Amino acid sequence: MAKSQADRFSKEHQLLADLAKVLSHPARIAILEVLASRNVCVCGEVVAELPLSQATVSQHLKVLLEAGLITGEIEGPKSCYCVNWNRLAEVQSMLTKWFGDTIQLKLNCC
Amino acid sequence: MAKSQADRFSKEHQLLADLAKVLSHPARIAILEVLASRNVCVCGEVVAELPLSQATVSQHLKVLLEAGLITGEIEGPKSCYCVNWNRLAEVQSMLTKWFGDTIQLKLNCC
DNA sequence: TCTATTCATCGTATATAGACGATAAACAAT
DNA sequence: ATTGTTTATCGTCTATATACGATGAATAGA
Repeated sequence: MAKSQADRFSKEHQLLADLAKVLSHPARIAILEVLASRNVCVCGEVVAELPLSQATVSQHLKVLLEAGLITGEIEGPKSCYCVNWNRLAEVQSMLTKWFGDTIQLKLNCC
Repeated sequence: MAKSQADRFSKEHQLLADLAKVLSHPARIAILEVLASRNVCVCGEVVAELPLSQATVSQHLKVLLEAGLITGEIEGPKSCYCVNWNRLAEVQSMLTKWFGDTIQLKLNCC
């Protein structure tokens, strides 16, 4: 998408699409589940669970970080990542609201 | 992604990611809303509402079709598209379930 | 200080997505 | 039949996403 196309759509539509995009890769779904199921959140453990290289996992972690879905504390050699539960609930709420609002528009169409 | 990477992840993770990917573009969010808010569903009206060419809108419609989120009846020159309400509810349910299951794993992490 | 470990980032290569003009296909209406 | 309208698809170009080896940065421990 070119720069001039960045504001073709409403902020709300763009926001929703961006959220969906974060979840649009199985690796990121898997990473969220791994982090959610452990109280230890060291990066290396995530890498060990995934069929991807360390560099690739790190990239996916960055995407999740930038979306606020996880928090990360880079403590020297070891990085500790953790699910941002509040944000995750917020995203769930936004998606649920959109579905609810849209389905509510239901008319006898077609 | 190469072909050999198609089955790197579980079917469930892939399924969720695929669903999210369908919603990961503002045009498709907008199209769903347009279709949901009208009981007339002619393709041309969708094109008129979006800042995209007819060809591009048609591509997005195809993605939504393949995901089952809309139904389309190509009736000669005019195509009638319509939100597949059951499928939309199903997708909402799947996403909600994943969030619920994941959040339920919440531990005192980090 | 030196080494080993861990992880982010860079560089790069490939794949997919997105956009659109042009064209084809399918009719409706004359 | 011919014309006009509507929409799907093709071809192509560009942008973004994904993947990974290599490197650099940061630190713990010898």
